Amino acid sequence: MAKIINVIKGTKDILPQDIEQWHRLEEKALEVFSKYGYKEIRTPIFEATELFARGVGDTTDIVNKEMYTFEKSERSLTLRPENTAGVVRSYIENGMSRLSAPVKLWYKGPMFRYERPQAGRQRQFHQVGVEMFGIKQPTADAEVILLAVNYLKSLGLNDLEVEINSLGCPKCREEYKRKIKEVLKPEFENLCEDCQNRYEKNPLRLLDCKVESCKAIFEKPEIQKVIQSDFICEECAAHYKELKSYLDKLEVPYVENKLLVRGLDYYNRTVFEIKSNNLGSQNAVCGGGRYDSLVRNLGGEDTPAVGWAMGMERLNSLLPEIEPKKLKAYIVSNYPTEAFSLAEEIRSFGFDVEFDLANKKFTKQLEKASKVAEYAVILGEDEIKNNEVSVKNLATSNQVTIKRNELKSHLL
RNA sequence: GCGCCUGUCGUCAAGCGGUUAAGACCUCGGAUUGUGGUUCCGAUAUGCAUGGGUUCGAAUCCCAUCAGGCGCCCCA
Repeated sequence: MAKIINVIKGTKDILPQDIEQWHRLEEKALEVFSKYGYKEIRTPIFEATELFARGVGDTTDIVNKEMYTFEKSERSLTLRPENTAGVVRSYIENGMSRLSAPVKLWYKGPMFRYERPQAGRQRQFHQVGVEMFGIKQPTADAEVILLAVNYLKSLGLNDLEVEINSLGCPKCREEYKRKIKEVLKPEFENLCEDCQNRYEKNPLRLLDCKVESCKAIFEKPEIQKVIQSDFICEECAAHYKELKSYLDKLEVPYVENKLLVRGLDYYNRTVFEIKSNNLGSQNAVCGGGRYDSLVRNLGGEDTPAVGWAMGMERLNSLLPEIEPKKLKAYIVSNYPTEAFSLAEEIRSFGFDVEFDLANKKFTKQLEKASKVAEYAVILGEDEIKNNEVSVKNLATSNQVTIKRNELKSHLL
């Protein structure tokens, strides 16, 4: 036998027995997002590398070490590691800024990141997400969070924790970074290697370091004072406060987490995550926030925006297994020609039906029927002669013989 | 990219240096030539992720590679 070829590390087949879960995620997305006026958009799976370098940010891990990049015709192309940059590119390119704001878009599809696979983390994974353009008021942030929570509820996931934070605007954030660096300066030598790197590159990400010695440093009162201080400017604070008031009135439960810092460079003001305790260490199902400068950075007009993405594999692992759907009927017959036309007739009624293409023995066919179908429709010599069928309810064992033209109403 | 753990049939597994490589489920066939889901019989790994090594002898010990899991990093 020839050598078998395996799936690539970090990728997975989505098998027929799991597909109904995926359909459910996708159907609910369409249903729930439509209620809020979101339209689906599908952007290409690969884009110019520069889009992600400029969009996601070249200090991020995603861009620095996790992208699948390749050359073709002297162009550098990259498999999308996330979809916000692509959607923004499309928004600009297709002149959507001329549409009446807000422009509300949603997407689903595969993303690619070169990371070490583990539970809840694959190299090809799927996200479903929304992006809203053109509204700077915190009503947009609130709607987007509400939408996320309601989507999760529609899937039966009620007990997830929403965490929110405000990163401020570029101006107040710079000030905050400066203060953090200042207060940590005497401790610089005691920080772990990663934190020493982050000190220059992205001081905000120092804060949720998991290394015990760093944690201990951050516990010091003078450092806590800076971390806990409300560094954000008045405008940003008002924006954040208004968002919280909407969430309160909408009875969306949330907790504030001052250490919540999304790893993508484009976020400002509102950031949020939705977490589960049942996912192991990769515990975030949803992450998002506001990105008011991204559209401009990618060459569009100054346009405020908010959005989020959810990991569909992670959602699936939280959902209960779905029983596989049974066929409406399975035809039991040793007359293939007759079975073919009967099957077509039942399909024309709108029902799922199969029969035994291998024409096995009657008992085998009935056994198969009992496993896969609600009804066995028996078509033997007598039935054919009399233009009848016998219909057996496989759950109750009740069987009746009826005229062919009564079959549709009987199955209904 | 780093650290630790794991890898036996389609699936779940026993075996821990000498066995004919248990067992269960699934699948297929038969008991049962038009009445299933129960039951009973039978079939299915010259093979133990892959490649080397140690040994008289390896699924069992060692090394490498590949894959999976957990943690770190980061993120959905």
